[in-house]
Amino acid sequence: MSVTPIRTRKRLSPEESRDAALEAARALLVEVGPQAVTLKAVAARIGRTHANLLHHFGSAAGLQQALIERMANFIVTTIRETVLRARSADEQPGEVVDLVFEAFDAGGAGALASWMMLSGNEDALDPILGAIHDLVEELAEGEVKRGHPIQDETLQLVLMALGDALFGAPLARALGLPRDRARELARETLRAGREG
Amino acid sequence: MSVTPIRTRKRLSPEESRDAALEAARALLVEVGPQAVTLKAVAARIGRTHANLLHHFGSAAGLQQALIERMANFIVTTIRETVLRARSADEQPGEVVDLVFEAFDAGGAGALASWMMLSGNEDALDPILGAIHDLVEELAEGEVKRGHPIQDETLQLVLMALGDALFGAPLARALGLPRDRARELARETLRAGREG
DNA sequence: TACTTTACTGACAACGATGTAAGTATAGCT
DNA sequence: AGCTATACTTACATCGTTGTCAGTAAAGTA
Repeated sequence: MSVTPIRTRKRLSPEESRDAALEAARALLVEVGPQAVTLKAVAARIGRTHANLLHHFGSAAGLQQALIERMANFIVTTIRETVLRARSADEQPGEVVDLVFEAFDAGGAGALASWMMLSGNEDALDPILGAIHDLVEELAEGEVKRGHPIQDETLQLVLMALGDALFGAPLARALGLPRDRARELARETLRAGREG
Repeated sequence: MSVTPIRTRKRLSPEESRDAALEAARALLVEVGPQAVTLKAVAARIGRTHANLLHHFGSAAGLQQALIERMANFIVTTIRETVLRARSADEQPGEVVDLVFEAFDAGGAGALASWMMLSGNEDALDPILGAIHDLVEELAEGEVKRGHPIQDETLQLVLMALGDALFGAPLARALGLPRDRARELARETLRAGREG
């Protein structure tokens, strides 16, 4: 039995280390909140010191920037893939609705986006917005005229998905509605917009 | 000419002082962001010291709590009044949509709500949610069956209004849509839901 | 094995935010 | 006028976060 060369590994590769740190930061953001994402807390979560994070990211702002890029990349590619797939298969819009809702909900992308807006660095949203713009342009090309243009659908869908990611749970509870009611309504709205 | 008794006023009444502080805090929250709402910054904005705010609010958390109550009260009463007025006058839902959107947008109520959610003290939302619940219950009483129940309408409307308050501007820009497009779509959706 | 590189740590400094305590001064009241 | 209550301030103490720096040790390489 050959012992794996990596056994009592204490020294990770820069990529591994950065990746672990970003995942810990994301989890903290979602579970506790923005103010919990400190160098110390993130470092503790991966069993390192805060000085180590400064070594890898340069500064606290660097860590935040990297986190933003990581999550923006995730959300954009995920949505893009599914939208294109659903379109080529000529499926119902239902799947797209689910996907967008989940993209903002799971992983805390909605929370991150809100955090960025509230922090005043709206510029950080640019990659996401740019990607949405490009995707929509691409989709608008071969668009069959039916109801609202795709820009309208996108606007409505993204706003509802973001709102739902942030306030969906407590609001639905307060109104006595099931948790996924907003999703169903979004599906209906999209469908109605295409028929009408 | 009688000199007004209050001329070189240096000492305000507790209500005046608290009110000025809360208004400054609200403005800071909207203009800069949550992390800008510090005792020092708020105090500077009204020409006082941070110790003075501690005198009036007890603690930083006390100030935050007072701010939440103030804004919750504002948003709830404003919406309530307009909804009831619109209902009694049997108007189109357009005005209600405008009102809800503005209630969350102007004054930064959307920003505050997000801040609370992200900060993990969701309980602070309870008064708002409770008020919405009560209002909706009240409206559902004499409801004429037409399309979706009022709970559905409320859910959809509030989510869109919140999303719009936070991300409406940059998202509309990215999609090449006018700023108030989301509002128009919300109006349409509400109308369609009642006809269908 | 010796050498170089660099992931990682501990100690310390700097700064900002919250909070305390003691004192000052302004308004209302008698 | 003097008296009392309290809005308000200055000074200080504390704590958490970010950041620097010198040193340690683990990996690859000769």
